Amino acid sequence: MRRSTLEEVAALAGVSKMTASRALRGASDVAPETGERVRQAAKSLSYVGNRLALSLSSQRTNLVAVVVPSMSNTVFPEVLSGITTGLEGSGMQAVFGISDYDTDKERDIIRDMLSWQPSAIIVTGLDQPEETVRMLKLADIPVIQLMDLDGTPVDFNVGLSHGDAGRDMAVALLAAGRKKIAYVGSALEKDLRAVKRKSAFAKVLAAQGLAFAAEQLDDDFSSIALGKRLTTRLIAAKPDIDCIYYSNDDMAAGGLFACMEHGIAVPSQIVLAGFNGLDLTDSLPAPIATSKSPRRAMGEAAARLITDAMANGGVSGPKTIVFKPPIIGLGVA
Amino acid sequence: MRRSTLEEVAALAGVSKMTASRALRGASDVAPETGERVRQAAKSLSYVGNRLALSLSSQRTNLVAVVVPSMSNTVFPEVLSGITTGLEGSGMQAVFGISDYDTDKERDIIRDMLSWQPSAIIVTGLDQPEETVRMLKLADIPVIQLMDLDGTPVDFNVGLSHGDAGRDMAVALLAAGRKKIAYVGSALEKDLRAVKRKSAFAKVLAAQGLAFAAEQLDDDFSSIALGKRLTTRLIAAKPDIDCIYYSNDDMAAGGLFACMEHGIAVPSQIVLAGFNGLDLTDSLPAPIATSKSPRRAMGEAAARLITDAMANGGVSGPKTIVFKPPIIGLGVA
DNA sequence: CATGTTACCGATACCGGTACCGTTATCATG
DNA sequence: CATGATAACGGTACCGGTATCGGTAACATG
Repeated sequence: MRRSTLEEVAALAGVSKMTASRALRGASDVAPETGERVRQAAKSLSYVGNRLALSLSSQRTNLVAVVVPSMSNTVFPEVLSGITTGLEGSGMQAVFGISDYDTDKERDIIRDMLSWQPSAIIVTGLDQPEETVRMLKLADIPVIQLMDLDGTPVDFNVGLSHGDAGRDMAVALLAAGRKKIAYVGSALEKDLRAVKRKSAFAKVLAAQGLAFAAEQLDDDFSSIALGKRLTTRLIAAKPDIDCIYYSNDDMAAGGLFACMEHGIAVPSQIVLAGFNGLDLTDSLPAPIATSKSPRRAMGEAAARLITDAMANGGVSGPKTIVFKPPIIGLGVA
Repeated sequence: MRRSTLEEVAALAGVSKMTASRALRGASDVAPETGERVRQAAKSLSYVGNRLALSLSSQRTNLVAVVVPSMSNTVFPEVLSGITTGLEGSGMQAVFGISDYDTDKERDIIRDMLSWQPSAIIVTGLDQPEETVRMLKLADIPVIQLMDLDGTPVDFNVGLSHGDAGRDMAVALLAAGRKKIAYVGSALEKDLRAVKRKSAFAKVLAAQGLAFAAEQLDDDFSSIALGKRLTTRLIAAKPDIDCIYYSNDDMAAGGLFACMEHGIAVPSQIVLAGFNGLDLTDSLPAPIATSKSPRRAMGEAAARLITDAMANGGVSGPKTIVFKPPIIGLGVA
C-alpha cells in the first residue's frame, strides 16, 4: 500500500492530472461536480500530496528557516513559539535549527537550510562571520536578524539594543544607590549579547569612576545551578558588595537562592539584577531586577515582517523594528 | 545574480550535469582532477544545491518530523534538543511543529509534515485520535511515539509510564508518612499525561482508604505563577494538609514560593511533589519531590532509533524503550 | 594483436507536481 | 448559420536534481 500520487487520484476520478491538481487546490476552471469527484477520489486514497514536487515545480516554498543558538533556557523556545504563532494562518511553516552558539555550526546549518529554498530566513544576532553573511545575501530572500540591534544588519532587523539594556540597568542601579557592584556571568566567549550588556554596563560605571567590585565567570552555559554556585563563591570572596549584575535571569535566580541560603537579604542588603524578564522572576520569593525582553513579541514581529513581505511582494514598512525592554523588579525605577 | 544550478556549475567546469553531481557528492567514478575542477566551479558560483530536487529525484529526504504540544515550559525544548543532538552527524534534519495540545491542530500539522515526505516522524504521546493514527500508519515510515508508554503504540514507543510515575510517587509520599494530600493541577483537559499520573496516584490513595484532601484546578497551562496562585488559594481553604501533589514541577516550584511567602515550612510541614525533575528543582531553597524524567535521553533514544532504522534498512532492536524516572528530593526514598 | 577490465564520463528517463498554452464543446449573438 | 466568448479540460514542457545504463579510452592480459 504505497503512497498514492496525484496521477492515481486523477485516474480514479477519471480526469487528467492537471484537472485533479486544479480541483484539489480549489482553483477555478473546474466544474463543481468534477471537483467533488476528485476530492472524493483523493479522500478515498488518503492522498497527501508531495510538497517536494509542488515546491520544485512552482518555484516557491512555504518554508521559513529559523536558526537559534540554543534550546536550553526558555528564551529561544519562547521566540520560536512567537514565530510560529505569528506565521499561523499564513500557510508558512517554520523550520528550526540549533547552532549551540557555534559560528561554524551556524554556517553549516544555514547552508543546509538554504538548500531547502526557504522563502525567508531568521537568524539570531548580528555577529555572523563574513562567509555566513555572504551566503545570506546571496540567498536573495528576506533575511531577518533577531534579538540584537547593535551592529549592521544584512536586511531586516528586529530586536533590542543590548548595549542600551546594560547601560540602562547600570544607571538604574546607581540611581538606586548601589556602589559596590559585582558581575557574574557564564559562557561569555559564546554569548556575545551578554558581553554587549556587560561592557555597556561597565562603561557607565567607569564614567562614575567605578568598576566591578568583583567578578565570577564560568565557561559553562547559564543555568540556575551555575548562578547559585558562582554567587556562593562570590559572596564568600567578597562579602561587602551591595549589588550583583548577572549575565541573565537564570543566573540571577540561582544567585537569589544562594543569598537565601546564606541569610543575605535581597534586595535590602544586595540587589540582584539579570536580563530577560523570565516569567519565573515575578514569582520568586524576593524581587530581582531585570530588563524585560519581549521574546514572543519579537518572534511575532519577525513573522509579521515575513508575511507582509510575501503578501505585498516586497518591503513595505521600515526594515528595523526596535523594542525597548523596561526594567522591572527595582521598586521605584 | 540568481541562484546558480548544477547545470551552470557543470558548464563552468566543462563537464556534464551528471559528472558534476557525482563530484560534489564525493562519489567515485570521477577523476580527482575533474572533481577538483567541479568543486572550484561550485565554490566560485557559491553553488548551494537544491534539496527539493535532490529529494524528489532520489526519493528520500533527510527529514525527521517532530510534533510536540508546546514550547512554553522547558521540557519539550529539552526533548527537541536531545533529538537534534542524537541526529547529529547522521545527516538527518529535525523539523518541528507545535500543536498547542490541540488534537485537530496536531492532525493538520502531521499532515503537513508528511507532505514533505520525511524519513521518520516523532509525535508526542499515544493518545492521537483514530484519523491521525491512520495517517501515521499510511505514511509507511518509522513512527515514534514519545514521552508516554501507557497505551497502544502505532510503531515505535519511547518514554515512561505516567501511570507508574503517579503510583510510585503516591507510594513514596505515603511511606514518608503523609496522610492529608492535596492535588494542584492545570489544563488537565489538555495534558493527558498529567491526568494519568493523577489518577494512578488517586488509585493508590483509594487502596488505603484515602482520597485527595483538597483540589485546586485551573484551565490555564502550567506555570510557576499559576502554581503559586493555586497553592495560595489551597492553603487558605485547607490549612491542615501535609502534602501537595502537583501536575508538574513548574506548578510545584510556584507552590514552594507560595509556602515560603506564608511561612509554611517545606518539607517539614508540607511536602511538595511535582513531576519532571527540572534542573530548577535542585537549586530551590527547599527541596521538592519529583520524578526525574530523562527528557534529553528520551529525545536521543528516539533519534538513535531512527538512525538505526535508516542504517540497517529496517528494525533491529526492540520497538519499545522504557525509561523509569527515579523519585528525588524526598530524602530517604 | 584480439580481448577483457577498469576508470571515467554522458544521455536519457524519470521523481510528482505546476505553468502555460491549446483544444473542445456549448451557447449567445448579429 | 457563421462567429465569438466562455467554461472546462488536457498536453506538454519544465523545475533541478539523481538512477541507470551505456559508451569510450586506456591499459593489462593471454
